[in-house]
Amino acid sequence: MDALSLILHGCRLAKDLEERLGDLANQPETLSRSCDDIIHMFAGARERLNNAHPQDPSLFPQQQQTDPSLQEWLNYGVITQAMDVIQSSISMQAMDVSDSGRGSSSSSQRSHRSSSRKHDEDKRTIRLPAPQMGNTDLPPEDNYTWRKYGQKEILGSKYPRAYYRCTHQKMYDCPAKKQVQRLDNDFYMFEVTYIGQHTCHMSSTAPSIAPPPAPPLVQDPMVITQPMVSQPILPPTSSSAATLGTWLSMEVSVSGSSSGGRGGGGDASASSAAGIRYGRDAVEFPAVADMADAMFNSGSSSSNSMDFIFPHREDKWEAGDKDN
DNA sequence: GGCATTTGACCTAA
DNA sequence: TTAGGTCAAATGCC
Repeated sequence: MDALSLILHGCRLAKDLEERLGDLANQPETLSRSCDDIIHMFAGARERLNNAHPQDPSLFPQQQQTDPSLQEWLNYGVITQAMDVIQSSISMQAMDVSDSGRGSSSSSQRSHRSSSRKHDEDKRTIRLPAPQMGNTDLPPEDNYTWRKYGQKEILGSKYPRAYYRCTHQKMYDCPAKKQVQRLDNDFYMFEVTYIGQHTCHMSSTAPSIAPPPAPPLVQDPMVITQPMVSQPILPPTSSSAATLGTWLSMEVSVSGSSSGGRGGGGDASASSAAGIRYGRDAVEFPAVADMADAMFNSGSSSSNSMDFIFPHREDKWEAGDKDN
């Protein structure tokens, strides 16, 4: 069985478990067995993935047939996030990453308006959980300072899309922009689209300590399996599949941080230091945490590729770049 | 006063 | 023609 099949099988088992969670609440042995099965699936998948070349097309077939309900669940889960990152990476590899001069958001040139709708725009879309504490209406921190310049109701979307550009756009002619929109079916998730690259930290007059790069082009399909950020275990408060998917994605970080906090990054100290926690209720949920731990805490010595989502914040504070 | 946000109007790619 | 993206005046906050 290939890695993807194992992952999908594991997802099915997890979904089954989710649906029966209420019934099995008083059956720890059964719960434990189910978790073991799921762990076994993901562990097997991880083993195969670790031994495979990242660009092995067999890992992620273009059209994997799955049942609709599972697919729907996956749409909001870690697998899809991984796919998003991978696809984004692939599409970016196909284009000239250098965007200097292109799509410059020079506000004085009206003829360039809406240029971001062009297909060749340097775009990367990721999904990020809303801050659990503080103002959950704010998009997640990403180490850059943004100025909101617009908000728009989007057809077919429940929530408006907010438009941000780099605070230093004028000062450093930085073309970076981002769009933030809540997911229709998950109020606690943002879809963040980054457009253009930051040039503000490259300017000779820019702050000497540059913030980490914007969510970069991820080359490693395993990126999603790396720890993201430390934070409390965040189980879903509802039984919706989408929520579980979201929560599972958050579990990545939990397991990562709890596994000895080895470096690499991911340390989420940043968010924690900033007094921000992502996700929802901080309730213990050990069984699935174990599962996620088995899924993502491989003990891999690779560096934390998820820094792009929750990068180190030390730089930021040191640079004193936070002016929001 | 300076800066950020809001919001209606405008522009333009699809 | 429509919907997404941006502008810019008004407003609010520090």
